Amino acid sequence: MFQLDFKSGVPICDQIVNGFIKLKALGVLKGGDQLPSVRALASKFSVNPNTVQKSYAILEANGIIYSVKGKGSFISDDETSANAVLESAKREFIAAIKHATDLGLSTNEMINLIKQNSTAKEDT
Amino acid sequence: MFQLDFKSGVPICDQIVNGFIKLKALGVLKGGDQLPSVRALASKFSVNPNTVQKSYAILEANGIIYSVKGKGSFISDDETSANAVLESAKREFIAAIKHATDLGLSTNEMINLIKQNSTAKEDT
DNA sequence: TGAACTGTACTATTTCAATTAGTACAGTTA
DNA sequence: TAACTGTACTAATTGAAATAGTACAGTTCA
Repeated sequence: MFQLDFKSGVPICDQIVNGFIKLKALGVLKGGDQLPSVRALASKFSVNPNTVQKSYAILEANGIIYSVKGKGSFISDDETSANAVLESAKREFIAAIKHATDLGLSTNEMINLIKQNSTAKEDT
Repeated sequence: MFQLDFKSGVPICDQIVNGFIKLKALGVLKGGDQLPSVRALASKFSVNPNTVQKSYAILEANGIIYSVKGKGSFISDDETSANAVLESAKREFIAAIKHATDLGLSTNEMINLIKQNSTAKEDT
C-alpha cells in the first residue's frame, strides 16, 4: 500500500487517487480486487472518510474502479480503464513537455533525461 | 508580454514567475532588460503589488533577475541564471517522467510523445 | 532640495479550496 | 436484525494565496 505525504501540498484526495492508479499500473492490484472500505482506509490514513470517498468517486468516474452499494469498491478489469489511465498519463506528459520546452530544454536533453531516469520497460 | 489565467488555479505569483522565465528562454527578454516596476505590472494585471513583488523576489532568489533599490528590476545576464533555469526545468521534467512511469507509460512512448509534441530545437 | 519614481518590509484582512465533522439513507451479507 | 458496505448532504475548520494599507530606503532629475 502507498503512503501519504501531508507536507507535500498535494491534496490528500489526489494522493489517494494516484496511489491506486500506480498500484494498478504496477500490477499489484488487478481487476476484481477489492479496495479497503471508505471507512477502513480513512481510519488507516487518519483521514476523514469523506476525503477517501471523494477519491473513490474520482477513480470510479475515470473507470479505474467500480463501486457497489453495500458490497464495496473493486478494481475494474476492462481494457477501457487501463486505456483511460494511459491517455491521461499522456496528456499530463505532453503538458510537461511543453513546460520544459518553454524553459529552454531541447528535445535531445529531454530524451536523455528519460533514458537516464525512467525505470519503465522499453516497450508496452 | 504574457497573460494571466485567473481561473486556472495556478497561483498568480507562479504564473508571473513562469511568464518571465519563458520570455527569457524565448529570447524576448535579454540580460540587462528592465522589467516593469512592481506597481506598474500590478496595475496592468489588476493585481495587488505585493503579489508582483513576491514574484520578483522569487525570480531574484533564482538568479533570473536582479533588483536595485530605487532603480528597478532587470534581467540578469550571467550564465548562472540560464543554468539555474535549465536545472530547475530538468528537475521538473524528471518528476514528470517518474509520474508518467508510475501511470504505466513506457520510455518509447514518452520519447515518441516528445518527438511529436516538442517545438524545441534538436540541440542546445 | 524636493518631487516622483524605484524596491522592500511588515501586519492585518479577505477569500477560497481542501479537509474535517457529523448525520442520514440505501443496499448487502450472514 | 446487526453489522457491514457505498453515497449524499450541510456546516465548520483550516491554511495558503491574494489583497489592502502603510511605511521606509535608495535613485533620478528638474
